[in-house]
Amino acid sequence: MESVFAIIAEPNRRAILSLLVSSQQSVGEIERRLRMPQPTVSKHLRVLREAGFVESTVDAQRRLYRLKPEPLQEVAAWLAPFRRFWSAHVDALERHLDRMDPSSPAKRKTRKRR
Amino acid sequence: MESVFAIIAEPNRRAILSLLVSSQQSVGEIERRLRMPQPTVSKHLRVLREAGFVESTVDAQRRLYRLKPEPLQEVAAWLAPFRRFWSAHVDALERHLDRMDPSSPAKRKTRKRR
DNA sequence: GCTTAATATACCTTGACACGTAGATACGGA
DNA sequence: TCCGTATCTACGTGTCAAGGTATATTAAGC
Repeated sequence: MESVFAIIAEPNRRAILSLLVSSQQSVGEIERRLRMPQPTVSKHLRVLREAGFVESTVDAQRRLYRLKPEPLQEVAAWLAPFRRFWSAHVDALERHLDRMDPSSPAKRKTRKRR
Repeated sequence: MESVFAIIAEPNRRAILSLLVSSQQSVGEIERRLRMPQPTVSKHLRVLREAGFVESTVDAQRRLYRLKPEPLQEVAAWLAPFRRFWSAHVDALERHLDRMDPSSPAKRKTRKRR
């Protein structure tokens, strides 16, 4: 399990990360919210912890897990050169994202230039 | 091979994408630059093409592959909420990135505020 | 048309990893 | 001390994808 990319390739792990972005959670809370068997949660948390995505503190019998920024920063760093590339394709991009997320606010004809 | 994350989990595929970010390349050029067996290149290109990361045009016997922005945009979109999270951790981040890339320019004491 | 170059595909093997089940460990309360 | 809760780990199993080797396809040039 070398790279950060392999880590976030797993859908359940991405779900856990997305859940933790709002605030720290105990294993049981993650288990309930994501409807995932407890051993599955623990195993994924272990992977995430060893890769530096999360850290935990002990609270009685529970462990509270929270995000650490560095590994995802690494992903963002890898992505950076491509951002420059696709700034030439902004329109195609926005159409794509609008399709993904219909709650987009901007009206096409009056949107900001870049 | 469902998600875009699984696609970019493969190191050779990331290498191909990074190579294509500068300009389009033929299969043979990719093969030589990345020192990768030709069937390996073709197979990864196929995966990338079917996932929409690249497209190809025919040039005589060669095929020229170039990047398409949408799938990586999707990765960037997933990453966005975390950016907000770690903006509270900017300093830790910069230390981390400096460790990754020693060619960083800014001097610690005089760097810009955010 | 035949040969060579460029690329794609088929088949096989191997290794990694995700899951489920079961059991182990640790902590707190009656 | 005994029990229940919370979490972790071990083991066995199945799946899937990456790599290697060989072969197929397609186009060019003579």
